[in-house]
Amino acid sequence: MARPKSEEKRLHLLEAAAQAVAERGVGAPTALVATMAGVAEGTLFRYFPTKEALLNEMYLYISEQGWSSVDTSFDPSLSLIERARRIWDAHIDWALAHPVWNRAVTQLSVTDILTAETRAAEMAMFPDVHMLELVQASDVTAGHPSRYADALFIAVANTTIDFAMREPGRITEYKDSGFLAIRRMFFD
Amino acid sequence: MARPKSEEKRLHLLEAAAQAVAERGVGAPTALVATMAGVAEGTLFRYFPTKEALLNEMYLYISEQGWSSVDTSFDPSLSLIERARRIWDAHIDWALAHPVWNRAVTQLSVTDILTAETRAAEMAMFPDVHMLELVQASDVTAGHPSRYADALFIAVANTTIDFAMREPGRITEYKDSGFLAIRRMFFD
Amino acid sequence: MARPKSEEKRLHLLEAAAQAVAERGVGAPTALVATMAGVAEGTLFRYFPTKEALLNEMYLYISEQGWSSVDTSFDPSLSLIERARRIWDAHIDWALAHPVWNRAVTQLSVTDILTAETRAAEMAMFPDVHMLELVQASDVTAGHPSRYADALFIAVANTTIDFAMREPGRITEYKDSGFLAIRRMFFD
Amino acid sequence: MARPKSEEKRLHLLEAAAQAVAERGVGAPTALVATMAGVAEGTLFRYFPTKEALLNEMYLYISEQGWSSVDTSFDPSLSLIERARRIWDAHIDWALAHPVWNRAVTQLSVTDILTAETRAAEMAMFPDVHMLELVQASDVTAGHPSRYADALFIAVANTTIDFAMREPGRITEYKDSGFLAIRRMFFD
DNA sequence: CATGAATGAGTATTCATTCAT
DNA sequence: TATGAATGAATACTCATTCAT
Repeated sequence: MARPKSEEKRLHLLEAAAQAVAERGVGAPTALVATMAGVAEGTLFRYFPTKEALLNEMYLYISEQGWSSVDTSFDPSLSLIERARRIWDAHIDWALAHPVWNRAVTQLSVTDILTAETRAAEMAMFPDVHMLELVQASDVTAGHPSRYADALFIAVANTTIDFAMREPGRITEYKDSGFLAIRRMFFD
Repeated sequence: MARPKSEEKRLHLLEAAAQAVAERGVGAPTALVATMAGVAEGTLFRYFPTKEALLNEMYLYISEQGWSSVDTSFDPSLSLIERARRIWDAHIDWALAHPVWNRAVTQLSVTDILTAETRAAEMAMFPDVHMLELVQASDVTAGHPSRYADALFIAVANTTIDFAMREPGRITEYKDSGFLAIRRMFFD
Repeated sequence: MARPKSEEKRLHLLEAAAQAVAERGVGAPTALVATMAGVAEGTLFRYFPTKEALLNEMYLYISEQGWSSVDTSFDPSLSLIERARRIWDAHIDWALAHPVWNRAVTQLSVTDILTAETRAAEMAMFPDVHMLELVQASDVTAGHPSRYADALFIAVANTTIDFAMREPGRITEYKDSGFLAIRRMFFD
Repeated sequence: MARPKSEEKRLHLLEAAAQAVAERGVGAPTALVATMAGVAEGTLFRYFPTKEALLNEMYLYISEQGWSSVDTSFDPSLSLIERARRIWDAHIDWALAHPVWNRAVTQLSVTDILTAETRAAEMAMFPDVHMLELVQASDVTAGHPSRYADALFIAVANTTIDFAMREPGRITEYKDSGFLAIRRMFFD
């Protein structure tokens, strides 16, 4: 069966793509991605049929990484608000620990490169962390699709991350303030 | 830089750039922009030295348009919360009325194309609508730069716009819910 | 060159090459040929050192197939003109029955891929069917190399095949008319 | 109106394309064509949208050149057979004088690159030289489309050209013999 | 011996920018 | 001043061939 296709190279390509997009936007050359991944230009296209496919898979890969850190902090015995805080902390912490990935995801998400399938797959990836169940009583999101609550949560989180990254000495303050905003919106 | 002759052409180019970026992302060709503006390829570069300059100016132009509609609705005799609501409504309405411009701005803002000068100029453009004065008492934004309040406001607004655009029949509901979120965050 | 193991695979590769060239021209990828032959990409190069070698051998293989059907219909007891007609029929029938091979040969023959050796080998392949002996008395080909008569025969045949393929309902008419042309040229 | 697009460059590109295809087949790089034409790589694509378009136009251009030399020798006062001979001579002479163009046309015509429009345009290009009128009485082509007569004529001519090119000292003999074949086929 | 992963030179096409008209 | 022809570096993707398994 000759050499098997290396899962390691696949991951290197995915991570190189994230790095490249973070640094140069979605216009980052595939040649740069390949170089960063330590493989030949042509090799990239044996792992991903097109650049678009690469970027979609990269997006999913990163989302997976990000939300898996949230999942592990999930604990059903906690109160709703405590669970929301856990999710909040995990998300912010992860983003701050991986600024490059955060940036890559931000760049991609405003583009038309992401397919409907990718966006759907992302949603399906973390069913348990949907805000909906946490905030079902909130009149802010009453009557709206559950994704609206998620999106508000993420929007506030991303804004908070943005500011925290620029003032690393005040991360805690931003995290607290941001969550206070969430709490007021949904739980008070 | 001697002013080029036709201010009209300049505006056409700016608007064409917005349209082009909205449709094709920041990679939209300058030739396309020129065509959309009804001028020749080379003419674009008599008005803007580079593509980056064009996009920066376009960003500012659109922001100006957007916030000018807010300015006109500014009325110092109203209560803080009523003024916030006016700003909210004006912003959402403008964005929904100009989806193309909204999209162009969104695309650009995640890019490195926007210079620090542009971002600063944008801030300076609407000093009177800063949320800060409205929410100075809020413990959510206490101790943070005034831009944090602005950014949270805009983040919630953009999320709301996003959903409202996809469900045009429920625009009013989204506007109300979104503002409820703002009100809770900052005023309750 | 040690003979590779499977003669069957070799033939599969040859036929796959013909199919591929017929469908995609001489630029058809070796990977496609391999896939069509049911072997791995690399395997092709264990049977043929280069793509050019493969195409040359393929050309010869097909010519061989084609002319072998003529040989079998060769009957020395017939008159010259009857023998010519047999050859004509066999050639046309074979081409119409194998349009793919016919097309592959046509594509290859205008290319520089075919070596002088290949062209010589093709000639040597069917000494007995040379037109020359049939038409030695013809003043059309008098004084010219025997290949000229062959080439005229084949040119008229290929033209006839071309038209017959496009009008399958009138194959008989084209065969008759084409041979009438041959007969007039050489025998009348 | 700036510089007008140079008709001269267009012709250089067309002729360079013919040369390149003659030398390297239809796979000849567009970069080579541009270099041979003395223009930059990008310039080629301002004159022709794609390589395919270039090759189609080149085919038509060459056909036009070739048949125009035939047209000029057209003289209605001559007998049918004399007119056929004129056409024959003009065609053979032109091909021998322009071996490169002849080769380019041969390469292209077996390919799928030529569109139906191109083939139709070629036909329309020389209505007056159709063999049909010359040979309407011939029982070889009776009942067949007029293109069959043309095709037979061209097939015999090309074969003759082929041999004449390889034996330049015997051009006259080949021309005479070839036309004898034509005459027998159609006129005797 | 067969496989298919890896390679990197090669390909058509795009595009920001310049400059002759 | 406006035009659009000209440019050539850059880009995504292909493919014949090699070689580790």
